[in-house]
Amino acid sequence: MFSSRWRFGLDRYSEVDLFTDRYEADVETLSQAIRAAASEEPDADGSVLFGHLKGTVVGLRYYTGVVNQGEMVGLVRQPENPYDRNAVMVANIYGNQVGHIKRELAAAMAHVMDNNLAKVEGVVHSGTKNTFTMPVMLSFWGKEENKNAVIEGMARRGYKLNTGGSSATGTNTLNHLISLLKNAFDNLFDGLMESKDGEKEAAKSVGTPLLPHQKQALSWMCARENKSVLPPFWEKRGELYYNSLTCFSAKEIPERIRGGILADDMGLGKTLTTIALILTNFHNGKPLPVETFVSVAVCECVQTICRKVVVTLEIVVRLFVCAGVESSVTESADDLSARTTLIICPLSVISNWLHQLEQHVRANVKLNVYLYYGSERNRSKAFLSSQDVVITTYNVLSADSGVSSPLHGINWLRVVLDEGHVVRNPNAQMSKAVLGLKAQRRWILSGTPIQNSVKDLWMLLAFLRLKPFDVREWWNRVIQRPVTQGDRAGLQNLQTLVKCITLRRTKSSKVNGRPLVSLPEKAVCVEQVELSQTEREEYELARNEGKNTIRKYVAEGTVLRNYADVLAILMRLRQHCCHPDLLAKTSSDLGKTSTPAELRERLIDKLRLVLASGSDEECSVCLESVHLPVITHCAHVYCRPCIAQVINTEQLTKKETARCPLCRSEIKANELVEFPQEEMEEEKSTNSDKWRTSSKVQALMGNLLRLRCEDSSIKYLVVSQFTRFLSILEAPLREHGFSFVRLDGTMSQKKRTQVIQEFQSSAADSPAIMLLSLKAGGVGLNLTAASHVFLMDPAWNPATEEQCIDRCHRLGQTRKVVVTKFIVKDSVEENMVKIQRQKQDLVEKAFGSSNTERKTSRIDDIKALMEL
DNA sequence: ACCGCCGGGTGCC
DNA sequence: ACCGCCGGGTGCC
Repeated sequence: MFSSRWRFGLDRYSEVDLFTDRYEADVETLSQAIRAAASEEPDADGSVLFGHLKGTVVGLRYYTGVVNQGEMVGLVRQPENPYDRNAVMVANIYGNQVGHIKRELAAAMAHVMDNNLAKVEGVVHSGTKNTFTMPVMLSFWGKEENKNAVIEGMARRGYKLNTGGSSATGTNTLNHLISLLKNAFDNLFDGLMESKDGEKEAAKSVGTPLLPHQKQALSWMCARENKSVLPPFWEKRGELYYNSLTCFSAKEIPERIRGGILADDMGLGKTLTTIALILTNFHNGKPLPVETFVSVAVCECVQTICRKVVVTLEIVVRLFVCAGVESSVTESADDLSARTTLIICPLSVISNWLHQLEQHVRANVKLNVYLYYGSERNRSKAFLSSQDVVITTYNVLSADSGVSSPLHGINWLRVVLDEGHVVRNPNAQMSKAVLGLKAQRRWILSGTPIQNSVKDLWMLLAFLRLKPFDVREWWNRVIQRPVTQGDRAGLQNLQTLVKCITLRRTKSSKVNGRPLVSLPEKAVCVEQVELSQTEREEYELARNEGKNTIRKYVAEGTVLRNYADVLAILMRLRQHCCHPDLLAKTSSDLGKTSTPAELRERLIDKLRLVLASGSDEECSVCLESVHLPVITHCAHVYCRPCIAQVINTEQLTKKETARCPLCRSEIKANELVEFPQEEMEEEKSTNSDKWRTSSKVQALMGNLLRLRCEDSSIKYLVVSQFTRFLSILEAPLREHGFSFVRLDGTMSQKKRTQVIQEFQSSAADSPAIMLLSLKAGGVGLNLTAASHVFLMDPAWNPATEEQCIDRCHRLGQTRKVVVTKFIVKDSVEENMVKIQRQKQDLVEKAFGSSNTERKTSRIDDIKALMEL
């Protein structure tokens, strides 16, 4: 009955899934991210410094652009210049032209720039007050292979690049870089909530009382929209405004950024706070004028006579609540004609917005909300800009963007990017569409603003129009390159920058010593599982086999070279701990690598012949009928465990290669060939339709059955890293009448939403159990209907487990949350848990120290896992 | 630009 | 006077 479904699961998930698991569930997400950032972009685009050259900017008196001492300038080719097609224009950070590069030098530079041999950057150190010309320090950056061409090309025209004195970026810097970046990642968003602006009450139209930290956020957001604080790094110096980072100065007050990043952890109420902002902070710090319906006590009789009349008789009362004067700053910059807040979000959270708007806006308040989605959407600009809130998705926005895009034609009061981290590739259509929106105020909501590397931040700053960093060159030069090259000041600047525009609290943050939100209690208990005798035997076999392999690698010093293999061994042991059938596929990988396809084909044929002959083939080691048959290169058939045992003991005792018990040919563990998966499956389904249980399955079922008797209303998350294990679990759940749904990474977004809704439903016939793949869904997943979590197998990274638990232990959870972790006694799982405990240490070690130390600790990890 | 360059004015000392 | 020198006009690319 269930077997067909079960097989489906196997076919579909087996190899690919193991592979993903092997690399992703793996040890060091952070270091991977850092390495990615470092290798992709040593500085922005893989450039190295070729050298410096002192040049001259001429024609200052013709242009208004000014430069301060130490300020960077941009160099732009002007091939269309009528006087000189080699012209190179010099501009300051704000794009105002300062002058030109002197003709002869420009000719040399034009050659380099036009052929993309190098990027040239300029900094002005002196002569900024000159009337006619000023010196500029030029630096040439490009790909290593173009270095000589550039140096020679410039030299031929009489310009000698100064190549000395460039700070060495050797291996030493890499470690420095890694340690700093780790710092950056971990601390960038730390402590961003120090006494911001106190608390603010939401407008009356907000029906839900705000928690203290939400009032704080509201206050901060209102202030960021209303108060004219100077943007980061700006200060007033006499009559001028001066930017201490770029050294730019201006007479005019720099344009403030009205908005920022609300980066609170999920579950702290970013959506509610944003709704409160929309209703509370319209123009001039006053609340959004809304219509409220007051149903007049029309006589019952009238109501019963004609309902329609009632509707028309509702009297519209315009509330005019005058909030206290928000700030003394004049709002002259406010374009009072803008009314609408545009919310852009992933499709999956649209329903959440609608739901929350309904829930938190007072019932008698008429807020005009339009969902701009679907082919029938109303594209009228007049209509859209008369709404209070328009909600759309990133995809609709980018599909729409074009000349006649209504969304791009409207001057929005406010644009909110929900889950703002989803736009981070600046080349993506979606990003361009987002950057093209016109708005007075801009907000990014994101629980995880940095997804992979520092460069993710650029999109966010560009969206906020944080000048001058919205221009890539300045971002790269001032922030990204310094940071990725491990420059302390660069990091400091980045931190300051982020701090100025971000509010972030975590679930564990405290206000006045009190936690932000009080969540129900959470209890975590570990339940030890004992393997059955057969399971134990199989496990020990696999362990010894793996142990020998790894021992060999350790002895050879090739552990890291064979890391994939090592992880595969560990993976198999972990699978053994869960259910024997998880192994079926992987074990056959072993032979694949060491057996040429042709030989393998022949051996499989032979094996098939032997087994199909009907005779009860006997294993010459155990003298019983073969169990888990394998065939050696010399074409003899044994039970896998038996022959593996032989190979192990022979190798150990005689320290030489093992020989076939039948013909004394050399045999190796990795040359044992077994049936390919499909046939194993066929064999299984024809020979035995039996479903096997395992100790861990028993442990889970025991718990579930007991708990169902105690309280049938509890819902459960059953979590495993192995989706095939989830498939295996389906059978006993069905058998015992548990209704369940399943959520894993292979499901479409639509299906996911559906499944989540089904599970979250409080209907009596809604599913009691969700089978959840550990890494499915990612952030934002709300599974508060569940209050008991079963973690079927330990993860390498405890944070992954935490995240998973947090999906139900979060705002909205009303019950005490119980977490049960199943750990197989005396197994690799126990060792994983031990290692998890030291994980924080290990991570520290990994980043703070040299490469070799890092490797050593990883090897130590493996030794500990295998008890070597 | 307190420069260099150009081109017109000028021309014993 | 087909030069030198002086001094005013002038000046990015």
